[in-house]
Amino acid sequence: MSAHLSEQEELRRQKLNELRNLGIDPYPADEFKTNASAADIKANYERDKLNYKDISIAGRIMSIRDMGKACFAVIQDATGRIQIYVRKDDICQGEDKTLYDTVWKKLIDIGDIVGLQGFVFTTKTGEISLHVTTLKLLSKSLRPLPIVKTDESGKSFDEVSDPEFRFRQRYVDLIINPHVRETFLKRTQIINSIRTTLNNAGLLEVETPILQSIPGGAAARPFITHHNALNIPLYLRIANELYLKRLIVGGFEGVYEFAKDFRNEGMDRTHNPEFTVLEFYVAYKDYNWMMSFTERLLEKVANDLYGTTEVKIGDTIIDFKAPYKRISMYDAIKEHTGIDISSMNEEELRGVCRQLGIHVDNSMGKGKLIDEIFGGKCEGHYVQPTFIIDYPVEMSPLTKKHRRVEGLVERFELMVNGKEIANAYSELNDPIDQRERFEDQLRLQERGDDEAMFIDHDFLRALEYGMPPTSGIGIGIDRLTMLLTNNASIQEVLFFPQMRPEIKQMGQEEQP
RNA sequence: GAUUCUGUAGCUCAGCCGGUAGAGCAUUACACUUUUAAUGUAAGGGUCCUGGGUUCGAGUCCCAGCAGGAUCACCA
Repeated sequence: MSAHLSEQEELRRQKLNELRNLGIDPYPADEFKTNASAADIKANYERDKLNYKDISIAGRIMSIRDMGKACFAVIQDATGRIQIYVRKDDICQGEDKTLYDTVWKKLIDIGDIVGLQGFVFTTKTGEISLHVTTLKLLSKSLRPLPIVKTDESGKSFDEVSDPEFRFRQRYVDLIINPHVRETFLKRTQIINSIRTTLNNAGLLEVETPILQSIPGGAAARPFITHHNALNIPLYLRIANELYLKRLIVGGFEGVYEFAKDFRNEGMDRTHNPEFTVLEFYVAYKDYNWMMSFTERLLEKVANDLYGTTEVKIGDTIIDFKAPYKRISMYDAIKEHTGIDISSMNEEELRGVCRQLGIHVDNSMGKGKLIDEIFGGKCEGHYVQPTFIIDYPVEMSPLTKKHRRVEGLVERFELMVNGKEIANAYSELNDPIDQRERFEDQLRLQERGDDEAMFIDHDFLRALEYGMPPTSGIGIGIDRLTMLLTNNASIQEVLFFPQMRPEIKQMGQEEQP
């Protein structure tokens, strides 16, 4: 087993044995009680010194500065880092100096997790620190932790930046890169903020099936699996839309779900095979109401996160303050191409695409062609939050037809920083219209569009019982988090982004 | 899937025209009882991603593969 351990790993295993020989359990079972945290001490010690005389904290050793008979070290807990001061004569009050000379100085390493008791003080150089009086090893680390050093100005040295290392061993990334931890704390704050808003609005948080026999509610290639007992294929959901609408039929007037969806498609810096979408549906509302609700929702998220509606993303500042600009899709295309496509047929649209240098193929219907023009020529221009409204009916099979304009539906997408982050409708609740739209999808499928929607007969049955007029929306939580944390890659906002498995290396390493 | 870049010590990276592998941090030893990228002295540590090929000789050149990044394609 030792053949492929590094020198440092061997050494730490030896230390493990030496600890046991001294009667010290490197992995003790008993609870270690703490009464403070790094952030708490730093924030409150100065104005409440009396309460920091008998402190117990626990955390991971991040660095050690050995001064001989005294040491400074930095401990990291869930709230941050704090310096500790370990002095030989304080942790070894009697004759026996083993705890300091052997255990602390030789057997404990950077990366080990320790429990500490002591009193808080301020050093000569002004750093609030814990003067340690008792020390207990809580967990021995057997792998050397990559060391990232940071100077006073916050500049870091030898930061571990290799994406493969960081994503495969996210646990290490989280330990050594504080900004990574920060991103994930913000992700949770974003979700909490939204959840609070939705709860306050009286919506009900629900859970709907992830395993579906008909992968509906969106157009995408699904992951397929097999249920043994029922002997049927099942699909991981690509959306939960049709289930949430069934609940509206069932009489709930507002429902939401933070849903993991799965799509068996390409991966890049904005796509991961599993991702999180918030969908919510509110009865008796339309897409105009939904736009107003959405802009207030996002304004509040930005405020909760940063105390302002202005968020810096790359070099630009995006202002989430409501209201947002609204522009119809036809007007958006006219604005950026100079072409009015509002009355064009499929052939004319195909001509426009060729003229604009947009790739087309025969499986594309009218709706798809318009979407290609918008995606290719317009989408990127909408940096500040903008609602693109009134989409062609062909590309929106679950959306109610526009109340005034023939050929359009009541749909909007919210564009921010040139990317779509939300998609919403006045929901189609006419069961006969819905059946015809599904049948149109079937025809697209026959024409070669492998992402056209399947017909869900049970969903149609539900609509036939009657669904109140409803507006619904899907918000991409990963992309929203990317925006609000200024991250360009979806991998930076997912703890464990999908990676090709590292079969060979693990097979060898895990042998012993 | 296409193009392109990258893969060397635990980590970050050098390595020239092909000639027995280098630095900083980390590690080990010694010194130092308020340091903070602590410091000083010394030492150890390598499957140069994998497999072929060319060559007297390959980390370096060629081919294939693996893994990752970027761009594009795909993904309403």
